[in-house]
Amino acid sequence: MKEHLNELVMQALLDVRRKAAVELPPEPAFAIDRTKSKEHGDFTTNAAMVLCKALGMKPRDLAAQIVQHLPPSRHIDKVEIAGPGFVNFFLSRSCLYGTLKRVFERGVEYGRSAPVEGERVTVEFVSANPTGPLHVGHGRGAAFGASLASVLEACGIDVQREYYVNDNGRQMDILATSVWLRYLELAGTPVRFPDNAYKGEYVYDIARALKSSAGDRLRRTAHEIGADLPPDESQGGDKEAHIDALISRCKTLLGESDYRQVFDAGLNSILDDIREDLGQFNVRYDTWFSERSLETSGAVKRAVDRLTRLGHMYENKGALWFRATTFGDEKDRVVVRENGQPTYFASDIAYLLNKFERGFSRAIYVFGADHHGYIARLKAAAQGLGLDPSKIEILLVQFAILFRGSERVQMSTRSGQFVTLRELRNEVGADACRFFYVMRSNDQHLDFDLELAKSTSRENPVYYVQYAHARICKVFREAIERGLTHNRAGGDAAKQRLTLEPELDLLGMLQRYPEAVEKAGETRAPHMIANYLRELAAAFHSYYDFKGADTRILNDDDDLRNARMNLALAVRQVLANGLKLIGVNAPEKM
RNA sequence: GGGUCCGUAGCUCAGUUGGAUAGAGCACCUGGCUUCGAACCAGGUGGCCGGGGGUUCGAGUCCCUCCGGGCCCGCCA
Repeated sequence: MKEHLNELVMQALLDVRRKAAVELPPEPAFAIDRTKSKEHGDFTTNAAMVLCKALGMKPRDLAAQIVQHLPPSRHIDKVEIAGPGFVNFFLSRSCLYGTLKRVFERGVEYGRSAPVEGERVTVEFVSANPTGPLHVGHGRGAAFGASLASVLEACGIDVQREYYVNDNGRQMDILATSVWLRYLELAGTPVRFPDNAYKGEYVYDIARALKSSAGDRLRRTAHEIGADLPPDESQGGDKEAHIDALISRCKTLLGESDYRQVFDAGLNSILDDIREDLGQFNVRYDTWFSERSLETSGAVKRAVDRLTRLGHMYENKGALWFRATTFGDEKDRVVVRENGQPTYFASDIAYLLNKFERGFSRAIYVFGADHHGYIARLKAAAQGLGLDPSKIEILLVQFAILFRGSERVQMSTRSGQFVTLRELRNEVGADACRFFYVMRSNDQHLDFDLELAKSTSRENPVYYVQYAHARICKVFREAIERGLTHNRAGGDAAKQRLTLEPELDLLGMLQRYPEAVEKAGETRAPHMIANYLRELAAAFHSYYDFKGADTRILNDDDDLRNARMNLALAVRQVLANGLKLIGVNAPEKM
């Protein structure tokens, strides 16, 4: 519709230009927008106000000229000039009724756009280190990333959902060491547990599994392990030095193959857990990308070589630096440490390059707000590699703060006192979680009220939307029970019987759905889908309880009933389609 | 100190990339179930869009500045 109106206005402008013999900017930048208020029709354009200066006319005069030259269209009932020079379009009823047909023809596809040629996007989200279970902060990234990916897909974009698995770093070595120490404890050889190691209960679970698969083969004496280690923090030393020494002791004592077994036991166990957790959260990935593979395949070296070749690397104090400041970052960044170990940033660069080598035209990253420092760094890396930085988008998700009623739930990673995503899901349910996480703009802090999310009351927006869907399903069950038939073709033939204001409002809402999806995709704002669904549900509830006239769907008048059942069915379809985008179920009963 | 996100009704937040009279939910007040599910609906109260300056036909939205808050600023991961 927007495109249609755009064309009409364009035609009118060209006509005006010809008649008045005036110049027109090569690409006149006027907008076609939905109106806020019904008094102003359905769509409006600001063309007259934007272009009046260039044409040397008064805005209202130009508006009149545009209206006069507007080609006729069967979709438009009326055109008005209002305010300072808006041209308002009132759509015809038949245009509204046409929406029903489109919804039925497209079904689950309604709201989805045709494939966009040449746009392949990777959306990377969550990518939490596999050193422990996901917590509620990751939950928001998961809900946002998964919803965004679905919305983009609905916009016709070829989307890959990726989880970057940090299976290669020091943190993972700390996990492996933690697992081994717990294993030894279970095997009857308790060894002092470092301050900096992973203390969670889940480490014991992994150690138990390891013990049943490896038996006593990985046992070593406490003396072998503890000999000549630098003191830990609580022993008056440096915790980092202590744990690093312990890691290398662990590697030496176990040998490469056994160390790898312990390491993989931790990695695989936690990764499986994360996979299951996200799966139950209705979040699925196309690719679980191993960081280690970047190193073993030589991708890291190739990326660094490329930066070196292009003259963006230098050596200082034995380390290799990327000259990020050339590209607007606040400081240069170490890529290879003095000890020869590449930093995580080295892998990040390699992964970035890898994404474009795999043929993606755009890379979207979803990060927690605490990682905002990475934006400049990654964009600088992109430029250094010779990539177009505008093809790298980094979207930040602000923190979620849990409330139980008005009480704030305290969390700190340090003390291990964090609420896991699984606990949250178990308490409030996946649907409510997904909806709550995604109903606010990603760059807005989120107050997540557990009591509200759990409540099955009117205050809870999830149930409000789901209830609209269940209500419609109930009407259709009721129809069967009463022996009332639904004839879709009959309803289609009688669609002009839908003349009540709340019915026309609903049709308007249905017509707007594809626009909402498109807007949400363009602005990377899946919360718009949640808002749209609330509005659609509100329009339906309002219709259902309408007091001004008899609006019962299951009417004795066959034509009217069929028409209204069609309308209800279309609403149900769109509710289901929208909920699907944000990963929330559309229940038939509640 | 530098960077970044934010500040809109008592509370939590929308606001269609600069449009017309700033909206919704909760809370509070009033009303609605013998007919499709009241997990619902209808109506009402409630605002210096943090302050100030600028850009223009037009600013909650863009720019500058100040005030207030969250987060970040390692050869950490």
